[in-house]
Amino acid sequence: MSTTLYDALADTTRRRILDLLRQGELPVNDLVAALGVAQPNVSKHLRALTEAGLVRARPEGRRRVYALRPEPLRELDVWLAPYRRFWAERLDALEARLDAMDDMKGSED
Amino acid sequence: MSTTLYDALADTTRRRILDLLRQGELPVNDLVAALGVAQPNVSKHLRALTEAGLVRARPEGRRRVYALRPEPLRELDVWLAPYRRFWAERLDALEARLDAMDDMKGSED
DNA sequence: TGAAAATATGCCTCGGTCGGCATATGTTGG
DNA sequence: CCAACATATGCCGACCGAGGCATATTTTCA
Repeated sequence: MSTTLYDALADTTRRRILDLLRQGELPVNDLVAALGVAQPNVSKHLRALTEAGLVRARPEGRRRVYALRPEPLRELDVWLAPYRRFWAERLDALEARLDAMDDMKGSED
Repeated sequence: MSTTLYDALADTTRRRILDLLRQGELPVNDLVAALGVAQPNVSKHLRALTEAGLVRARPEGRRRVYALRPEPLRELDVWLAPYRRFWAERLDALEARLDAMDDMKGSED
């Protein structure tokens, strides 16, 4: 019980669901159609996402409309933040080398 | 075989390893000591991280010194990017409310 | 009220993963 | 070459997660 943020994001289908919900709220059936995944499985993934706090369901008639709840992703952003400078450094080095190659000019390809 | 980025990050111990390697390269034994995890398991996690491209091993005498390879994390950053505006919006709303409360003033805590 | 629509839940199986443990592999120094 | 150190790998048992499938639950509407 209680799926964590990282576990929730480990599954491709769940990430696809989040990507879809970024465009706006969607009822389960629309997600089923868009994903090409069996409805029960979609519901299960939605449960995991709900437990992780990444989506929220709003009953609308006989359907349940799911919406994105991006707040938990801030935790991921916070975790990721210290790493950003690392690949920035590397990119700088790469660009420097590319610039150097550019200076020397030569054959392309 | 072939652990993917998201799978690699789903495990807490592996994220801790990355966090440790952010401070600099470390041989396996130091990781074992810092993590309080059995050596064979650390080696297995290092394998998964290697497959995901998140670390690299450099033999040094009879040890293997592991270093961070942040490049694959850019994929995560790219995935995360479109979500950033969402919680930014929400934060704006929250700040607005907090400002409003601030205006009204009141008891603290 | 009763049928159908929309969704959730329960059960089963399977493949994968984690930890514990023993052991293989490789490296160094004597 | 041998002993020790450092690390990797293999095997095991337990468990968790995912998909397939049937079914329960809730809601609507005629």
